[in-house]
This record gives sequence, C-alpha cells and structure tokens, in this order.
Amino acid sequence: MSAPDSPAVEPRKHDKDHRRQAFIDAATHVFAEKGYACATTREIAERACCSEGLIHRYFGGKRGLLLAILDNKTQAAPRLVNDGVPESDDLLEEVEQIMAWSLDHAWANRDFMRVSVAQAITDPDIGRFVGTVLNNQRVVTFRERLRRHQRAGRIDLGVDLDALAEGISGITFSAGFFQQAVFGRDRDEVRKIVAELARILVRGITPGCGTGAALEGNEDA
Amino acid sequence: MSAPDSPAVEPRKHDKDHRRQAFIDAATHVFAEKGYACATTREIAERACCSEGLIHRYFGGKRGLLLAILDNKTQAAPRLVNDGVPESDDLLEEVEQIMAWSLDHAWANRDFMRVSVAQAITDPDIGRFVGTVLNNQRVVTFRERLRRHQRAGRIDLGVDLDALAEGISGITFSAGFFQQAVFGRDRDEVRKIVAELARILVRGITPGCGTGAALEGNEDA
Amino acid sequence: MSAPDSPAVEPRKHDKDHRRQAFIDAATHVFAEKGYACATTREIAERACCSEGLIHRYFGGKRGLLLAILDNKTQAAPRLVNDGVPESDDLLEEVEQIMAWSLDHAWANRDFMRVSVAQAITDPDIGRFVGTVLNNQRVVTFRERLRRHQRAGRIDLGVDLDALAEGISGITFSAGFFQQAVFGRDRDEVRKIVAELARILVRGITPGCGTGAALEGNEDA
Amino acid sequence: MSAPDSPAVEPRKHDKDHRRQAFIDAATHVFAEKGYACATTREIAERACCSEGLIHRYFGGKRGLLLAILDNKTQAAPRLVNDGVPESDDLLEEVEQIMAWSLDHAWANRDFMRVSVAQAITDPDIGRFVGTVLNNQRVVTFRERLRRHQRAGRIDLGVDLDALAEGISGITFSAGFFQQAVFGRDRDEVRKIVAELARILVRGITPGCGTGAALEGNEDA
DNA sequence: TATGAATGAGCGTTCATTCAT
DNA sequence: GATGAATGAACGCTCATTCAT
Repeated sequence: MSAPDSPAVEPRKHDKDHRRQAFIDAATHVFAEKGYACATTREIAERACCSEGLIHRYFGGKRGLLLAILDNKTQAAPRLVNDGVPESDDLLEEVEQIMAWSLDHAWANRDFMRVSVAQAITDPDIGRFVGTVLNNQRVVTFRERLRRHQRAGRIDLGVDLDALAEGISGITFSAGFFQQAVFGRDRDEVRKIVAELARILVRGITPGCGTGAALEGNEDA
Repeated sequence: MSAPDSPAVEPRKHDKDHRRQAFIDAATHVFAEKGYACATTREIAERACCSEGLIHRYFGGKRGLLLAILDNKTQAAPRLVNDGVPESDDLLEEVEQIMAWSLDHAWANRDFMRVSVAQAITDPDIGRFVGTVLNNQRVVTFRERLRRHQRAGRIDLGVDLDALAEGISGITFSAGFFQQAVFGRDRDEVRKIVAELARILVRGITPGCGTGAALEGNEDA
Repeated sequence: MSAPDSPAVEPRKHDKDHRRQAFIDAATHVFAEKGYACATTREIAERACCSEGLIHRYFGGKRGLLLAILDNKTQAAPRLVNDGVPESDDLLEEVEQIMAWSLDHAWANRDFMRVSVAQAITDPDIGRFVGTVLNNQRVVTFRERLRRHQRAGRIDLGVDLDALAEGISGITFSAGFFQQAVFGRDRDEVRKIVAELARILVRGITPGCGTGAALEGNEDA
Repeated sequence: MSAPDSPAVEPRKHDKDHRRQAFIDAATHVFAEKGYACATTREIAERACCSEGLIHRYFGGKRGLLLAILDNKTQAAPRLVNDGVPESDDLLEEVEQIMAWSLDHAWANRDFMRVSVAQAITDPDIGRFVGTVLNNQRVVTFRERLRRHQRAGRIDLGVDLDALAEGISGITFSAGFFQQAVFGRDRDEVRKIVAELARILVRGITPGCGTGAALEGNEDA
C-alpha cells in the first residue's frame, strides 16, 4: 500500500480514475520520502507515469493532491480496527490485540502517516483534519469497544473510558509510528513493550481490592 | 510568541554571541510556523534583525541553523525533569507530577518540538537525533526515577520498568505535543486525561492482590 | 552587433530549436562582452527574449550553455579554410590568401573567440578543447595544403611543414584575434603586416641558392 | 616568481611594503588560477596572511589590486630582452636566442600572463594596457635589435622591420604562452618548432638571389 | 593602523503553475 | 483531454565592501 511497486499506469492507456489513483499512490510515496514541501510535482508525475500538468487538472495543484491523499485514506479508514480485531470476553486479550493491530496498521500505513503527521504539525488545516478525523475516530472506536467490557463488569466503573482510550491511542501512535517508522526501532522490541503496557493498563482498570482507594483520589480531584 | 526571546540586536554592532542566539530564537519560531523547508532565511534574518549572510557565516547555511537549534536544546535539556519534579515517597504523586510536568514542558517548548518532530519524520539525520538524544534521554530518566520506587517495594517486581517508562513517555509525548500543540485541544482536558492515566498506570503496577495472575501471564509469554 | 543573429522569439510560443539558437547567440555576445564569470543568465535570457529557467532546461545551467557554444562552433568549423581559400599553383598567393582569410575569419568570429580564448586560459576543460579541437585542426589543415606545394617542389624539402604551419597559425591567431579584436588595432595595418610576413615566410621556404647553407645549419643542430 | 612558495608575510610583523608585495604575489597566483572574477578577496587575503579589509585600504579594492599587479610588472619589465639576450653578429643566432628567451620568459611569467591576457580580452582598460605597454614594448625592442642587422647588411633592405618584429612577437606569444602554458604542450617540442621558424624567417630576410623577385611583389602592392 | 564582523546586492537555480499545441 | 514547453517568482547562498572595534 505504501510502496506502489506496480508499474503504475501505462501512458495514454488507462482512464481517469486509474490515473487519479496512480497520482495518489505516487504522491504518498514521494511526499513521505521528501516531505510535502521538498517533493516536486515533476517527480510525482514521473512516478505516476503521467504528465505534470495533469496534477493541476485533476487535483487543482500540489496541495489539492495532498488533500486527495487524506480524503482517499479517510474513505478507506472507518471501522478498520473493528474489522481487524474480533471482540473477546477476555479484556486483556482484546486490549493486547487492539494495540498489536494498531502497531501493524501504523507500520503498514507508515508512508501515509509520514505525510499526514509531518504536515499536520505545521499546517493548521491538516492539523485539524488529522486531529479530528483520524485521531478522534480511533479514540471513539477504542472507547466503544472498552465500554462493552465495562458494562460486563470487567472494567472498574470508576475508570474514565475516554482517558483510557486516549492512553491506548497515544501509546500505539507513539510506539507504532514514531518508534517503528521514524526512529527505526526494532519492531519486536516495540511489540513486547506494548504488550507489557497492555497488561499494566488492564491490571490498572480491573475491578478489585486496590480500586476503591485509588479511584477515590480521582473523585476528590 | 511574536516577541523576540532576546533583546533586539543593534545594526552594525559587533555582537556575535548575542546575534547567534537571536538567529536560533528566530529560526525556531519561523521553522515551527512554516516548516523547515518553507521557512526562508530571508524571514529568519529579518526576525533576528540581522543580515541574511550571517546565517551562512555563523551556521554554514540554513541546515546548519537547524542543527544549531537542536544542539542548543540538547545542551540545555539533560536532567530537566529531575530539576522540575521533586522525588516523593508517594508513587502516584510522583508519576502524576512527572506526567504533568512533561505536559507543561512540551507546551513551553512547542516551537522547538514542532521543528524537531516534523523534521525527524522525513529527515533521517534529525530522526536519529530526536530518537536517540531526545526520546531515549527522557525514557532513561523516567526509568531511573521509577526504579527507586520499585526498590522501595512500591512497584511490583514483575513490572518491566523500561516498558513503563516508554508508556509514560509515549502518553506525554502524544498528549503534551500532539493533543495540546498540534491538535489544539483544551489544555485542562488534556491534564485531566493524563492525571487519570497516571492513576490507572500506578494502580497497574502497584503490588497487590491482582498482581500474581496478571504478571504470571507476563512470565508465561 | 547588438542586433540578434536570429529572428526574435515570440513569448509563450513553443519553439525549442529556435530558442536554443537564440540562447547561443545571446550568450556568445554577453560572454564576450562581460566574460563568462561576470555575465549573468538574467542578461542572456533577456537578450534571447526567453525566460531564464529555460537555460537550465535546455543546457543544464550556465556552464552547459558555454559548452553548447563551443559545440555549436565545432560542428560548423571543419574545413572552413579549405572552403574559403582556393588552391593555387602560386605558393605566395596561396599563403597570403590563407593568412588573409584567417584574419577575416578571426574578426568575423571575434565574439566566439573572446569567449573561448579567455575561458581557455583559466578553465582546464575549455583549455583542452580549444587547444586540441580548435588549434590543432587549423594547424593540420594548413600543413596539408602546404604539403601539396612541397611535393610540387615549391617548398624546400628541408622545411618542417609542422613548424611552418604552427608559425602561420600563431601569426594569424596573434594578429587576427589579439591585434584586431583585443588591442583594437587598425585592420588595414594588420593586413599589411601579415602580407609582408607571408612574403618573408614564403621566401624563407622557397628552394634556391641560400637554402643549402641555411638548412645545413638546421641539419647540423 | 609566479609561485610564491615563501611563507608570505608573518601576521603583524612586516611593514606596509612587504604586505603590499605579499598581496600582489598572492593575487597573481589566485587570479591566474581562478580568473579575476572568480577569485575572492578572502582567498587572496588568506594566501597573503593579511586581513581582507587591507586590500581596500592599500589598493582601493579588488580591481585596484589587479591594476597594481600590472603596474608592478611594468616597472620590472623594460628592456628585459636586452638584458637576457646579448647582441651577436650572427643574425640567425640572435633571432634564435631572442625567440628562445621569449619562450622562457613567457613560461616563467605564465601566472602574470594568465591574469593579464585573460582580463585584456574582456576588459577594455586592461586590453589597452596590455596592447600598448606590454605588446608594443616588445615589438619595439625586437625591431631595434633587428635594425642593427639591417644596417649591417644582414637583413635585406626591402624587409619591413616592423612586420618582422610583429611576426616574431606573435609567434613567441602564441607558442610561449598559449602552447606552453595554456594548451600544456611539451616545452621541448615548442622550442624546436620555434627554432625552425627562426631559421625560416632569417632565410626569408637574408639578402640574396631570390630577394629581388619576392620583394618586387611587395612593392607592387 | 589592522582586524574581522556585518552588510546587501545580486547571483545561479528550482519549481508550481500556465497554456500553446 | 493530455502533453510538455514556457514562465516568473522566489530561494539559498556568495562576496566585495564597509566600518565598529
């Protein structure tokens, strides 16, 4: 997905939709490699085996192509975790799997993430988009899956599911994207760390002896 | 934010050290705002009230200025958490304070983080630097502070302190930088979420009734 | 001199070949006037009525344009003397005409010579090119024409035709380019001097009474 | 002379005149190597072990330094040939020695010639200077030495001494500077060619049987 | 007086975009 | 509709020169 090794589209051969997708794939790769600002429309066009001018006709320019990449991903994204990780009555198992899946997903989509995250930092429009559409969507999905367990009594009622979901999201974002894709850390190491964190978190939310005291502190604040 | 961090330099005045710092401050701001690639040495020089050519004399060029920013922060960085957060015999209190302090620190240094994080994503040199110098340093510091508590019996002996430290680092990085500075989320909201996560984590590592079962799972793996 | 050598190009019109030549003409003029280093691509583009960026698209940069000028002349150069000066059975006549033609040719191509000679002095690549392609070619051509006369007995057999050809080349280079084009000397004066030198040279190589003694000196050495 | 391998001047040690000469030597070298336009005052100052600003104080700027180089040479130049080559009653011997000496002189002063000749081509002021001061001086000196032989009957009375002197000057300029220093031709080869040309010229001007006919052609024109 | 820090004009080059073909 | 030639604004950088020290 992030490495479109297919020979892209043969010149003057395929139709408009194929070309559009060829541009999006090519741009994702080049933007990820060079950064949006340093990528040139010429290189993208070459990689897509189309002419440079077409970028402006199809997407209205370089920035339009960036937005198309985000849009393209958004349409494909929803409910991905739910499809990838089955529900389970074992809370630890489900949390572990959700976090492991998030790691893999971040890795598989590292080119797209490079583009969107890097750009989000300096570009308010993209920042808003990534913050609301991409991040919130994930958090909401996590939260809903956790709510099932809370209702089933497997998560202490005092736990703020939103905070928990944000924590899982933050850990997997940090480990999945930055540790794996940006810092180049060994993926097995990362997986182990995240698995251990899953255990700590689950233990921290499991109803039981220590809960009352700890969560009373919460209610005091 | 738009006010210079150092007193303005006087034209024609010979004042190398002062001017160097003025460039670093100006560049941090402009790089953060526009991104490294889109920032122009022209604008940086204007903001620093110095002439453009000095960037090349002092730093060897635009990229040298970027590296100087990183270097400047590195020299100022070590042991920051230790100075900012006192040790405590109350584990929860200390973790909460470390995490809260990290949030504030990320916010106070959000311009620097914008520059370094965004650039790390597409620039291998910077990526290595941020991954090793900035990230690892934090993790190690967190881990050492946690070790004290583990030795004192306040953290279960089965807990992998490295993983825990990475988790705290990941959560505060994600919440402190991305939520606060990139996604523009309300800072009080973020503080509350992080405080709740501190409680969950601490409960998850506190020795006690549930520990055996949870950590046996760990030891089996 | 200030009139373009080719019809002006029309803005926005697609006309690559025509524009290439317009650049070569303009650059020859501007390089000759200012010297390669002081000439600006801005001025050349203005003179060629094209945009500056095309220099880099067509020639790969300012230096590529310089090389294109040399290349352009090389393709047009070979056998020029032979076309311009007919063979004759009168040695003096032929030598006089060859030298006179060289003077005129140097004058007609003075802009090109300014560029190539000046640059050859400090630029090893260009030096090699001018030394081998331009200079040697001339000398060889001269020598072959003289050989006809030597075979016909009109040049003493003891004369080294290579040296003679070098002499003619050196005299016409010096008189044709430096005296006429660089030092601004009156062209008629120069023509008379060169005609007299032709006579002296021809007398010096004509077989006859004095030959034996003079050339024995040669053979002794 | 052209390669000032002396450690130049020690900083803050010698007096103004020494510094001036150090600048002239350094500039001759750097101008010869890079060309006037590409040479930087910084490199010259470094080579002279003085500060850049001094160039402007002493010479009024970069161009002033160039003029100082020419001026410096002019004062040292006059009557050099006369000192280097003794008079002789053998015309061939004297002409051969004058030409051989010119070759050596051009070689020894190749750095200065690189600077002055290259600059003369595009810079009218320098062109005038080189044409009148340097070239004419040589021609006049050659002519006066030849006149002695003409008076002594060793040169045909019909020979135009000016043309002859120009010829010798042109040949030695071309061979001595361009062939040796610019085109990098083997110096022994060049010497042989010039010696042969000396013989041809001398034979061409020696009074004798063929003279009448050849020079009548002259008088007809 | 000598130094070298500071200046600023101007360079070659790049590249998103426009538009003739 | 698709192409790629043409454009022009703007970039990082250089360097002769100026001037505070």
